Amino acid sequence: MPELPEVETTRRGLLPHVVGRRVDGVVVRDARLRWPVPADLDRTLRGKRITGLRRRGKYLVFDCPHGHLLVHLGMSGRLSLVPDGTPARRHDHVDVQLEGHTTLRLTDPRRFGACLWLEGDAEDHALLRHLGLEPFDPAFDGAALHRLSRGRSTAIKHFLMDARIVTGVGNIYASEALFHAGIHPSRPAGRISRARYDRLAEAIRATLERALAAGGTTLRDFAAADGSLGHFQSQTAVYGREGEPCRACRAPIRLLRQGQRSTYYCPRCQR
DNA sequence: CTTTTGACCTGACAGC
DNA sequence: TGCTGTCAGGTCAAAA
Repeated sequence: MPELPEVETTRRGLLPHVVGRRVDGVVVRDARLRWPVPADLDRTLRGKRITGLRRRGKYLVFDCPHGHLLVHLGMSGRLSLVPDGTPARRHDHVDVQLEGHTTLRLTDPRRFGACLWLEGDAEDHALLRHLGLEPFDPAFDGAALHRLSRGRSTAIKHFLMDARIVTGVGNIYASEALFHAGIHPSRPAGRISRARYDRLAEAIRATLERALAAGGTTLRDFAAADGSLGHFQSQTAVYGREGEPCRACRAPIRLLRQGQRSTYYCPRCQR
């Protein structure tokens, strides 16, 4: 499900309701996520106050004294705020009960997501340490992409989805950004010029910004913390538009399989 | 080191 | 009404 715009939309929705609040308790109904949810999470979090909520790539980091609650939404995860006592449905795996009769609820049908406690400094943890550039960080630009891609034969689409290079760009926004930059998704990353990377870096930022303004993309189950749906899916240039005319040149949009993932592109606009 | 492949898991949908 | 196959916002580990 969630790429940067969906995770950031979730963060913004939660922010005013969780930061400064104390945790009254944690209920783990199913610990079998990507990694087991710690059995002692209730003991760890109970009584602690959430002092901040940050995003690093597609991870949400709930800052607490002495550590951090790390949440990843995987493919189908979602966080919502519900009144205490709201009956749990089939895939509601973790509840964090907050002071003020509100429960932060993690729902994740496919269970590819994660909910972990990180002791100490979050950035030092193995899951965050090797993450690449944040698209909205000033350090993320064409020069950086150009430098990191030298000698790489991997397709640019795959390169963009590598979190060790740049974080937050997943299957939808990689296709979209490449369209806006006019780059063919199969082109080897190492054989793209500095000038074209300048354009690509800008296209990535612009695409993510527009998706953010739309509240993200709701393909099937994404919703913000308050339940509202994203609507970027109605304004994609190429994603999900196989056979439909390119919005720029009217050529039919094509579908390509790269690895196990679908890539959409315009055969005329992207070279 | 890079690249490729398979694995994890459930639900929705198409086709027979 | 099944059943089977394919696909879906991710990313890690192992093999080549």
